[in-house]
Amino acid sequence: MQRVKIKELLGNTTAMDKVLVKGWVRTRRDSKTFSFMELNDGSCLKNIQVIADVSLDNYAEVVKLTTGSAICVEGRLVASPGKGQKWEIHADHMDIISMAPEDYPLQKKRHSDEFLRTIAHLRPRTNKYGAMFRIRSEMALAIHQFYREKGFRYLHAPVITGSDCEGAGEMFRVTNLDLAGVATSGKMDPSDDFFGQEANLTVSGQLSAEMFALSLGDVYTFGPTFRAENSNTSRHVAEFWMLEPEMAFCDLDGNMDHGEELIKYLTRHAMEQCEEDLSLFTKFVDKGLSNVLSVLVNEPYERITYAQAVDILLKSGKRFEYKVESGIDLQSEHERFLAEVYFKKPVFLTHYPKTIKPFYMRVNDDNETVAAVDLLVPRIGEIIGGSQREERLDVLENRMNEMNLPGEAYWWYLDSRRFGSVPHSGFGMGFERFLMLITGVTNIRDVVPFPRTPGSIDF
RNA sequence: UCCCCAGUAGCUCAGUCGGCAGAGCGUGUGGCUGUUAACCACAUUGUCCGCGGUUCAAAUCCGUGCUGGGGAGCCA
Repeated sequence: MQRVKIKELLGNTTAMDKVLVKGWVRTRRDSKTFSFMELNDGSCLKNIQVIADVSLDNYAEVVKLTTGSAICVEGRLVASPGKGQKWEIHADHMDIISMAPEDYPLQKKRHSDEFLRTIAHLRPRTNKYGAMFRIRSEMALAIHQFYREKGFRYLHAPVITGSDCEGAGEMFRVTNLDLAGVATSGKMDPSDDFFGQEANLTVSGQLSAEMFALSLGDVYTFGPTFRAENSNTSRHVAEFWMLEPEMAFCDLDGNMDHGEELIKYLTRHAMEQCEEDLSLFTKFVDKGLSNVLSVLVNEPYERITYAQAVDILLKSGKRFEYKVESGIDLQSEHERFLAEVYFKKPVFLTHYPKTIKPFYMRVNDDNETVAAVDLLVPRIGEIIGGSQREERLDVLENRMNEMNLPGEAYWWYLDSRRFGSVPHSGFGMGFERFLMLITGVTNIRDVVPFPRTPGSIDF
């Protein structure tokens, strides 16, 4: 007989004479002549109640089943007379696949997120993390679905890169040199290394994506990204996933339109396809989450310039720990004030001073600002960072000179501006930060299966 | 990396002025019950984070290290 998943059984409209389910016991309660157990197989948040009758030949074993044990149940799906569930299974036969000993760390009670992080290999067996990672899976799929519907192509940008100056922060070095030998000799020659030069893990697929946007039109990359920064916050991990769309013939406004459409699409998808899992978060993680989601989907996002933002902050009358000053990058408290307090919804900030932004962003006519765009959202801060790219070769080369970047290393990048250059735009969206946004989870370590942070790479 | 807070039973935490190590939950045993975070009774569990110091005496005070959390910087 074929195993049926619990998600499917719970959605049944009629009783069934014979079903086969397999899963893990979440909890068990004994009655005089039978035992109730909650069975979960990971297919959905809900458990199915299984009733084992004393007449089962292995009933003596069944009543010893502990939380975490794995069983296989053959029985009848019947309407439940008890409160709290529509269906239950009356077991005709029960195989114990494996018993979990009494030191199984997950108890049938609430555990702290901090404790569950220390058992990251077991936490997906809890309601909250099971729901979290089903949502994560569904959102990854939704990204591909969104882009397929829009005619974008999915680009696999390289994870190992030769560029050591992409400007997005500290990189992880990739090498197969004998480091012990290097240490004793005190000499290290990158030309002896695997690639004949320095290599690092990627901090962004953007430059690759630009090349393909200027070929396939609209593309996106979606994959792991690495930052070796020693940042210990609830919003940073060393390995995370980033979505980076890149669009030819697209200006800054088109870029913002796209970002807004993306977030609305993904959020709506989560509300429709992950309703049950999401309900756990609206109930137990963030009581105001329904409202957050509704704003994300229904409200038009605010669009202001950096100068207007500075103006709002200065006129707010609020005392900030860091002084607001034109020409200086906004601090976390400023970003949060704008999105959380002032607008109470996502807000695009554009036209940043060129002095605080990277070389590839398009210089505006004022020659002071660039066509950058950040999307700030309540609680998280920056969730999208992007720009219209500088497509004019001479302007780009001037900028690189100003910033002391070696043109030779970027010969191929500059080639794209030499041969059929067109206006184009793109951005990066932190996938984990998006998951935090729609679930209300406040620590990024809790939306990553096995998080990597400074000093921590267990599992 | 900087600032702040914490570390006591498997988990969550209390522990007063420095004077015998505690509770709830879990787990085990028994009872009860179409139960559902079941309930009732009894039992069980300690490197009080490590190292050093002060003291007749340290979970408690001091120093230091480690780990975790919150915030900041950097960013997605």
